[in-house]
Amino acid sequence: MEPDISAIASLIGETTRAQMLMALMSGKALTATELATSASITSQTASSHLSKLVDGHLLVVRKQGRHKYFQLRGHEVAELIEKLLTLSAAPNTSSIATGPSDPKLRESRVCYDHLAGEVAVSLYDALVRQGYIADNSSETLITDSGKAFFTNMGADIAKIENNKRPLCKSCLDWSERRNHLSGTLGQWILEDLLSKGWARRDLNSRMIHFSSNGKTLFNKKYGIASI
Amino acid sequence: MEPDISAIASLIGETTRAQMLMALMSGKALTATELATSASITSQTASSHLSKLVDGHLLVVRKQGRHKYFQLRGHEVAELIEKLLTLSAAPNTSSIATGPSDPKLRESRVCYDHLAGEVAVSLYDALVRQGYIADNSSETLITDSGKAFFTNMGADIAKIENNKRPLCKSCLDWSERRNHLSGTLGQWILEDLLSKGWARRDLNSRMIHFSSNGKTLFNKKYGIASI
DNA sequence: CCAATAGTTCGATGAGTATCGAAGCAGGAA
DNA sequence: TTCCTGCTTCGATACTCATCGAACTATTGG
Repeated sequence: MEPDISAIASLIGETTRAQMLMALMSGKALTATELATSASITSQTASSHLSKLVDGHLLVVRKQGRHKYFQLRGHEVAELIEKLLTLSAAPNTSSIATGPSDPKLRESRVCYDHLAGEVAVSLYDALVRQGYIADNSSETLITDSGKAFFTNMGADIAKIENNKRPLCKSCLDWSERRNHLSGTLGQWILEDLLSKGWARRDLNSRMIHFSSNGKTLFNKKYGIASI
Repeated sequence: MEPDISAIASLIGETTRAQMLMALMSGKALTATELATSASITSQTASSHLSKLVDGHLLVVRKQGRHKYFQLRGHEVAELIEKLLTLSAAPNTSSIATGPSDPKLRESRVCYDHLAGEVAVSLYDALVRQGYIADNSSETLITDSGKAFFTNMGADIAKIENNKRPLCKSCLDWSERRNHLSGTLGQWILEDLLSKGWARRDLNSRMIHFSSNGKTLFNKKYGIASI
C-alpha cells in the first residue's frame, strides 16, 4: 500500500493547528498554554489538537514538571512546512498585493533552525559574491575558501559536514522569493550569531532582533554591504 | 501576513483528493472521469474536488474537445507530495509492518517525472559506484566523467543543466528508504528509457513495466549488477 | 437534428470534527 | 493538608464539507 499522505496533510490543513505549527517554526519548545494563547483558543481545544499532532508524529513532547513542552519533530517536518509556505505564498502575491503586515518580520526571522528574511538573502548573496559558497543554479556548495572562511570564524566544518543532512542547501524565502542558506551551515550561522550576542530571539514570535552593534559586526564579518 | 499553509494542506488532507493527486504523480494528464473512477467516486463529486484543486493552484487543466485533462501544476507540487510521502511512510513501518501490497509497484514506478523504487535505487548506487555522480552526503553532483557518460548516452547535458531546477537531486524513496535520482537528470533518464522502448508506463497506475530485453539493456548500459 | 458522452450546478443529506463548558487529575507551593 | 496552576477527559453544540441524485450545458458522432 502506498502511504496515506492525507493523514498528515489534514493535520496541517486546519487553521488553528497550522498556527501552532507556524509558532513552532521559531524552533523553540513551547508549552501547551503558550500555544493555546498564540492561536487564540482555550486550553481544552489546544490539548486536543496537540495530542493529534503528537500522534501524527509532527511534534514531540517533553514533560517538565507540570509543563509540557512541544517542538517540531525535526528538520524534516520543518522542511515540509517550508515547502508549504513557498507554495502558499507564490500564487497570491498579485491578488492580495498587500505587503507583509510586520516589516520587522520581513527583515529577519527564524526558519526553524536557520535565518530567513531580507538579512538572510543579503547574507546568501554576500557569501556567493565572495566565493565562499557557489550557486551554480543546480545546487549550492561550499568552496575551499568558504571552508577556510568559516573555520576562521570558529566553525568546525568537519563536524557539521559529517551529517546526513546537507551542509549547504538553498531554501526559497517566501517573503523575498529568493534563496537563502539552509542546511547545517545555515544552522551553525544562526547559533553562532545568537551565542555571540549579535542578535536575540523574540520571546513570542519567529522574529530575530539584531542589536545595532551586532548588526554592524555581522555585516562586517560576512562582508555584507550595508546601505 | 504570513501565508496560510492550511489552505493548501487541507486540499491534500482529504482522502479522495489525495488519491487523485497520487494518481497524477504518474506524471500523466488524466481526465475528470478517469480521476473519478480511480478514486471510486461519482463524476459530480470529482468535479467539485478538481475545481478546488485548480483554484488552489495544485493542478492545471487543459481543455481538449469535451475532455478536461488535469495535471500536477509542476515539479514543486510533486516535490511537496514526495515530502509528504516520506513523512507518511516513516513512522508506521514498524506498526503496520506489512510489506507493500504490490511488489511490482515496489520494484519500479514513476515519481512524477523520474524513476523510483528498487530499480531507481540500484541505478543510483551504480552511478555512484562508477563515479558518474558523487554523493558526498551533503549533496549529489554529477562528475566530469558522468557528464561524458551521459553525453555518450545521447543526453544534451548543457541543455538540461541550463535550468533553474537542480540537475541532480537525491530524493528519498519512500518504499526503499534510500536515495534515488531526481532533478532534470532523473527526468532525462526516464524519458530516455521510455523513448528507447526499454519500458512502458502502465495505463492506470504509476507502475513502469520493463521488457525483459529492455531491463537487460538498461542494466548493461548503466552498469547495474543484475542478481 | 438527435443521441451519447463529458462535465457542471444545485440542493439535501449525513458524517466528521472543532469548539468550549464543566469536571477531573496531577504537580508544585504555602 | 489546602490551594493554585497546567493540562486532560467528557459531553453537547454547531459548523464545515464530502457525497450523490437530479437536472443542465457543451461537445462529438451519426
